[in-house]
Amino acid sequence: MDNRFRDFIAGKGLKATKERAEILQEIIGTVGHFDPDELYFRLRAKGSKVSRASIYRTIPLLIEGRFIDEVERVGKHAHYECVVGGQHHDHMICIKCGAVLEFYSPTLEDLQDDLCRQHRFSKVRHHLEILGVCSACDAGETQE
Amino acid sequence: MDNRFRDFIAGKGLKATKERAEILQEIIGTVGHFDPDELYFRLRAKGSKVSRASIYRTIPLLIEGRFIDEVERVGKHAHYECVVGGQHHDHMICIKCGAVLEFYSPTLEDLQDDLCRQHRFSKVRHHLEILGVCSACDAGETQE
DNA sequence: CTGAAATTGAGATTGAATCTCAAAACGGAG
DNA sequence: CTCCGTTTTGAGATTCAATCTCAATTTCAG
Repeated sequence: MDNRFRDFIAGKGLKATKERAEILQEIIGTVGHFDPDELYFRLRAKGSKVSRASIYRTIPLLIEGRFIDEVERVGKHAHYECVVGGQHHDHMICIKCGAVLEFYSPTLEDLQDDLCRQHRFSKVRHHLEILGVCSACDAGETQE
Repeated sequence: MDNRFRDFIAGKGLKATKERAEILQEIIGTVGHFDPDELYFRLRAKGSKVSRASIYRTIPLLIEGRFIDEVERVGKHAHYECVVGGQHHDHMICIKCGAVLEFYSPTLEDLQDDLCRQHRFSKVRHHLEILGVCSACDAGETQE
């Protein structure tokens, strides 16, 4: 694992620092969800000298390298949309240009209802955001 | 629409104020997404005297009444989880007790891939959070 | 080793969201 | 309509996660 991390870091032309290793190590030893501050206190309690800044700086790296997943936060702050006179839909958001594609799939809705039934969970609402690259940016990409 | 709003407000034993009406009116006239601050400036520009506090206080009401949907923000701040040595999964989150149920559905994943293909969108990752009431809280509910 | 470049920590800063509380608005009773 | 208890509001203060700043430190290619 540490190897995969070192490869990833090296592959990006970055440096393998003690702090980055400590942070990843602590995360690997974490069962379940965590937030950056928790992580900070956990590390400090173990005698590490890492700063919050390093944790906040390392997290995006670990996401990019597929070591961790974001569970909750999607955007920077809250966004809403009017529902009146419109149909429910989900979103595809381009990570290059920020474009938002709205889509609706009855099959997807039904499937979610099924899954909730299986887990005896009363669905109230849901949020599905698919992040990726839109066709326009994808086209631009290959030309560079 | 205004009627539905007045009914909703009255049904909750709250008061139908000018501010609440202005906020909803502006939202209904809004195409696409918005954030609370945008809304604030839009209203002030039109001569309204609403404060940010009222907007932030009204938004949860409008969500509850199904007038608007939250598009981005899910929780209060960022949460993550380790992906190494684990399988991708999505979450059902109980709005009563905060319990997090993890689930995985290959069918759901495939369906998302299909939808992305249809929209010529290169999926990188996704977030699906189903909010509702877990079986434990649902059981407790009926006893009260 | 050496030195250029990247990274770090402490503390300052930002900014969305929330809180405080006196003043104003709402709405049921008369 | 008026009165009056209750709710709601606005301005500004506050909170706190997240980001930024910058001098000191660390990494690593040569």
